[in-house]
Amino acid sequence: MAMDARARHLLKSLVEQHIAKGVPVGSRQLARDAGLNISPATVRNVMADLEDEGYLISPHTSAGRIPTHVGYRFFVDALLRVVPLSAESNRLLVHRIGFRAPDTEQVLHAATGILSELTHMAGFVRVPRRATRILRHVDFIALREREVLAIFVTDKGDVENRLIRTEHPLGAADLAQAANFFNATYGGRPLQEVIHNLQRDLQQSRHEMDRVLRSAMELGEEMLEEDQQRMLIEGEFQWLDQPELAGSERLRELLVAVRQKRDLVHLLDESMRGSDVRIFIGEESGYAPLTDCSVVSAPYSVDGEVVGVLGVIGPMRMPYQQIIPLVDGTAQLLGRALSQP
Amino acid sequence: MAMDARARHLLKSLVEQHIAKGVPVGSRQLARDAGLNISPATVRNVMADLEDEGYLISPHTSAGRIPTHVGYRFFVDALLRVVPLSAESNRLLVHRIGFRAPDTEQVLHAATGILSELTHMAGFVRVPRRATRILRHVDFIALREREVLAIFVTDKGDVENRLIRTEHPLGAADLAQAANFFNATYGGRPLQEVIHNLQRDLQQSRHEMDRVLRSAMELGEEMLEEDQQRMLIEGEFQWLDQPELAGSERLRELLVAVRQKRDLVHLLDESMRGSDVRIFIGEESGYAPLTDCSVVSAPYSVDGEVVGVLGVIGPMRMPYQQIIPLVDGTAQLLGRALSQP
DNA sequence: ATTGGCACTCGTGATGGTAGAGTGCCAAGG
DNA sequence: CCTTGGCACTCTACCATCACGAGTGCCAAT
Repeated sequence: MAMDARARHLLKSLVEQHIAKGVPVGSRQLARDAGLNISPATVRNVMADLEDEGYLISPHTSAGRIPTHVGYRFFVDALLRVVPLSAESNRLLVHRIGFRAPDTEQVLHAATGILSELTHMAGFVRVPRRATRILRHVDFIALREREVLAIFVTDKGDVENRLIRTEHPLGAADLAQAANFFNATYGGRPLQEVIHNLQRDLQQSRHEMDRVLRSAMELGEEMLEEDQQRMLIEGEFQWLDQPELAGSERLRELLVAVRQKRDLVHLLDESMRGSDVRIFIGEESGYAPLTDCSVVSAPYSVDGEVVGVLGVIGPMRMPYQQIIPLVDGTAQLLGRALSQP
Repeated sequence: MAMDARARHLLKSLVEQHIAKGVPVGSRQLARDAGLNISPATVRNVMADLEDEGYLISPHTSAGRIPTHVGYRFFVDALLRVVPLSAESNRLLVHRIGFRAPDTEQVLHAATGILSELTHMAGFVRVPRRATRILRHVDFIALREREVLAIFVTDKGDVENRLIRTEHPLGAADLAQAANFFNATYGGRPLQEVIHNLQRDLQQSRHEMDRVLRSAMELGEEMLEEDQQRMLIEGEFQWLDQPELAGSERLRELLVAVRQKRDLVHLLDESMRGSDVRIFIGEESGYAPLTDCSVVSAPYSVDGEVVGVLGVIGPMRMPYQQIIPLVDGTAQLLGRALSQP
């Protein structure tokens, strides 16, 4: 069952050629380009075995063969030798993502864009999760009669706000006092703890000001929940240029699914568990719209803690040798850019 | 030169049939469906005239005819009778956009989505501009050593923030004082005035705190400039289902152009001048990627003032009769939802 | 001015034929 | 037992051809 060295070599060569050319590979060409002194007939025998074992498939009787998702998987796990990031790409990455973050949102955006540009596929960045963030500052601002704007600031500089409607008008002094209380009691505490304690303390209270506090708590909860969903993605239109996707009727489903994000985010959160590049090939993701696609992702860490994941989505036939180091490098740089100087 | 009643009737009928069926309309069918007692030969004569005058064109010698952008323009201006919004659609609109705004961003998003869903085309909403907003509150928060987070709040509840790096550490007291000064001096003034005055006052100053203020001013400027760019758009993928766009090689360009937004935003700002629904048909927009598309847009007003514009982008062949009232109605509802209760 | 007739044009779809690529299998040879 | 050359077979892509249908433009008759 174990593949012998020659079969592996041929499989590697076949996958590489197919990635490069995009067409099925035949025995004659493979025999020529594999570098072994071997006749096409021999190659045919090997290929027939590889097909039986599920690594290859022929689109039709007399085309060459292309890798299945099993073939790609074996290629990626056992045969692939990643090439180091080209100086050119590296320069570009550093230039675009930089080492310093003027603004988190902008850096995330830049990373998404550069991933898409350099790979000619769709790039994505899961926004950093905030579960472990520290509450830095709270403000309550009387906007209009019976409208209060609550603003939360975390230690990482995230700002989130929410409009709260109250039943009775609240004076600026009341609000300032509430904010002071809030900051004194909860400032410097982790967001999760703040919410937990508030939830406990406000259980039965009915005071108007407590209603404001409770709404503020909901804002805090939303800050934690919201980023369950948030993900930047860019360059889906590149798929239109990729024949294996553009031709498929699935393209539309794929675009819709990616917009929805929900399941995708779930898949990516799984891949945040490790600390390495992860690759989902075709149906491996267990997510129907991605059947014809591969996802290459890498988690990124801020201040030593994994907070998000980024990567690219493209057709199964993608140049993994270059994509992997690129995704890896982008994750490193993004993490560094968002970390403490 | 003026078209006689019969020619107008035939043009109207032809455009309607082409919108409904999507294929070129021939003389036989037009003669039958137009309701006039007229032979195909007569219809051919009229059609030939209309073609000479630029209203129609044949894709090839022996297909029927389809409207040119000039034909659509005439149809829209002179022949079209808009149908009132269906009860069903109206109910849906009210339900989704509602009368009250829990959160501006969410309402804008809902409006974009509903436009796209109901029209099966791409929907867009230009975010409300802030030029006339009043500065309500400013905060400076020391985030880390030599990092200050500046937060601006306007009377409409917009919150914008920016990380400012300083050369020297600034104490919380200094920052509080600066914020107090800022709020006392500029609170309640229009954003534009604040920036203008700051720009004047800080011209030559070199104090560290003034540097913070200057950065804050830049944030204010960004608030005004940024929304020059901001626009929500959703449902571009619907274009894939529209044969006249999906087939075209221009689709990719269109998608990229729409992502870029820059020129599109410029076009839309033009259409904010009036207070009515505006329609750009094909090349009328003067924007190459939109050559095959029409844009139906309507400005929306908050508290009696036009602050933005929304609409849909789709192929020239779209059901204007229904699109126009839908876009109009959405604009009304969105304006109401964002206005003072 | 309108109409029927008619020749003409053009796209579409079906048909068939050919070339090229590639396969599977077999028998011969190391 | 593995490898190889040979060979018949299969399938696609491409092209040419053909008939059909839809539709036009023009003209002569009303």
